[in-house]
Amino acid sequence: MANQNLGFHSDHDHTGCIEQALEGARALCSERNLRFTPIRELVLKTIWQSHKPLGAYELLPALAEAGFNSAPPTVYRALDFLQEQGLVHRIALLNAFIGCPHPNEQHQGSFLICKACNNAVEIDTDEVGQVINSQASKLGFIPEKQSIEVLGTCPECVPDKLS
Amino acid sequence: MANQNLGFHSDHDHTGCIEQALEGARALCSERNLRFTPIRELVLKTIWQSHKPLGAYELLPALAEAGFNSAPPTVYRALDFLQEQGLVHRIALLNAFIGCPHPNEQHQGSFLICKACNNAVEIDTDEVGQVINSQASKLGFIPEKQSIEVLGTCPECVPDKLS
DNA sequence: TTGTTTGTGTTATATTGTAACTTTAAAACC
DNA sequence: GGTTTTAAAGTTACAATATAACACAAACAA
Ligand SMILES: [Zn+2]
Ligand SMILES: [Zn+2]
Ligand SMILES: [Zn+2]
Ligand SMILES: [Zn+2]
Repeated sequence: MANQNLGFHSDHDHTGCIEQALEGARALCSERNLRFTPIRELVLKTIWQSHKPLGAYELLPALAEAGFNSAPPTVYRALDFLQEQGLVHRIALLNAFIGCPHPNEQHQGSFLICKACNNAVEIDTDEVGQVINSQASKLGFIPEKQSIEVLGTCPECVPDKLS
Repeated sequence: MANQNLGFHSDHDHTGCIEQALEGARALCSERNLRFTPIRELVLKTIWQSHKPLGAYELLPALAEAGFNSAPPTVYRALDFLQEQGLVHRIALLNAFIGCPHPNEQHQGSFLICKACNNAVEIDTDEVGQVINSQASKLGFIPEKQSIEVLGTCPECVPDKLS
């Protein structure tokens, strides 16, 4: 489960990247006695292939090509499953889904999202997350799910400055 | 601009609350030489009346009653304006809009959202926001807009525990 | 007052997400 | 193995959210 938190730099063995994610998902489902069905696998694979946040409807063609039913409920069910198992995160600001590089570690998905290239990278916000949660608790609020998303420009898309 | 950050406790003079928000908006627009048109005012007023996150389509009836055109573009235009001026925030997790209690202070809108009563209160996340931003900058990412939203249960909706 | 900008009216449509019911396939049980 | 039960997928229809595009009108600037 190494080499998957590559930030915005896209020069990596992406084929291995995908296969690694799928292998991890297989193991995770097996461990939890869950069915990693062909549709679920195909949806996860398609998400990882793009390596960018993908809208639900962008997943439908892949299902159609593979001969599956490709109506919205099919893909949303698969996405629900994958989200519940922490294999993908939903990015609220984009209405889109992205694969999680470390689904075994308990966490919320926090993202830096580039407006220019539409890439998103997951960042660790455990510390600030805890601060926010304790702040919430002080108000008597019981936090359950946290969403931290930052829109901006990634290093690949920053116009090189003088100097 | 006091007494507006009341957390989840709803026992306050809400009429004054609304009028205060409208008065602030008038002042703000006047200061910035912007037109606080009847439609914009009505949308903001309706949002404050609910005092809960409100979907765009929930604003249409109020426009209709007041004799305005009540097609979606009308309300989305008003919402765009109000958002740009910081008078309302959009809550991505809910696809909903809520009035900002302190539109003059530069900030992002961060929210605690109760799943039970659907209330949302804005919290101050300047400190954690800065931590996140500096973390982003270290990765070469230039942050522009930040979204922090926490789903959970508010104190009014927590079933009283034994003891 | 003439042109320009900004806001609104209007129609149509795009995008995202669910409800509800049927059919199929897998698992559990005997 | 055959039966019951449960979970997943197929299918149809639709709800909810958001935007494109163009016409019109009011406000503003010259
Ligand atoms: Zn993750
Ligand atoms: Zn980029
Ligand atoms: Zn605010
Ligand atoms: Zn509540």
